[in-house]
Amino acid sequence: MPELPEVETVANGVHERVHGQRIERVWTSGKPQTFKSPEEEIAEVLTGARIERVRRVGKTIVMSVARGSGETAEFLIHLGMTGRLLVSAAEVALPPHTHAVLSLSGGNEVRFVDARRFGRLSVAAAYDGPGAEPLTIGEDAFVALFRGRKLAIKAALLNQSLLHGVGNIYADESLFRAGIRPTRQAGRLTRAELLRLRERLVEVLRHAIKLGGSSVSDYVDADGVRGFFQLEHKVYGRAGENCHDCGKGLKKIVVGGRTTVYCPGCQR
DNA sequence: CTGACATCCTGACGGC
DNA sequence: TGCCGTCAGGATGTCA
Repeated sequence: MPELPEVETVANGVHERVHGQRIERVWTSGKPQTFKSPEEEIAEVLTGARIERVRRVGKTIVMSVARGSGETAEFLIHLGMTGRLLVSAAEVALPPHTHAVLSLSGGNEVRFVDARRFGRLSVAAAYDGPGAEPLTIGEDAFVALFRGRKLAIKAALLNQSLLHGVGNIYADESLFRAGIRPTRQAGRLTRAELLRLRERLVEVLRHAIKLGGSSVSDYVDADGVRGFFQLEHKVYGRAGENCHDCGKGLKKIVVGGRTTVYCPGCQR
C-alpha cells in the first residue's frame, strides 16, 4: 500500500516524464466513487493545461498545471491501496481497472489504474494536506502533536490530520526501531521517546525512498517497477517469525483497527 | 472535540 | 481442480 516513500517515488518518476507537456485530452471511467470532484470539472480544468510540476504532499500526488490566462490549478491523486499512476506510450494497451487517462502532447499518456477503487481523484485551487509533513516537522512541533492524546501511539501515527504520509508499514517499522510498543498511550510517551520516534521515522522514510519504496500488495512506480524496502521490513508482514534483533516471536495484534506487528522483547 | 468502529472494493490465498 | 470464505487497508462517515 502506498505510503510516503512510495508516493514520493511515483510523484518524482511521473514529474521527470511529464513536466512541461500539455494535456490534450482527458478521459475518465465514470466510476463515481473514484472522483471526489465531478469528472466534467476535472476534464475542464486539465484539458489544454500545461503540467508544471508533480510532487508529493502527505500521501497525495499533486500535479500543478498552468492554464491559459496564467491561472494555476492542482490535480490531486490519492492512490488508496492499489492505485497506480503510470506513464505509458499511447499504443500500449490500457490495463484493466483504468479510471483516468491524460493524453499528452509528447504522445505519452498518464494513466490512473486502481483495481480496488480506494483511490481518489480531484482538482483544487491549492493543496497543503491535512497534517504536518513527517520529513520536515521540528522536534517541538512533533512532541506537541501527541500531547494529551489518549489513543495508542500507533493510531496517532496513522491519523493523517496529525502527521500526513505515515501508514501501516512505516508506523510499525518506526515504532520497532524506536523500541516503543504500539499500544502505549500517545500522550504518555516521554519527550525523549517521542524524539527517538521522530528520528527513527525520518530515518526509515528516507531509507525507503532511496530503495524506491516497499512493494507489498501491487505497488509499482511510474514505470511499473517494484521497490525494495520490503526486504528490510523488521516487523511488518513478519507476524509469527522471530525478531532479527532479540530472537523472540513477533506478535500480531489490532491497534486502531489495523493489523499491527511488534516485538515483545524489543518494544516497551 | 475525541476516539472507536463499520464501510467501501476486489485480488490473493488457504482450506477442503 | 475449483469453489468459497477470509483478509488486506486509507479515508470517511457515524455514533457514543
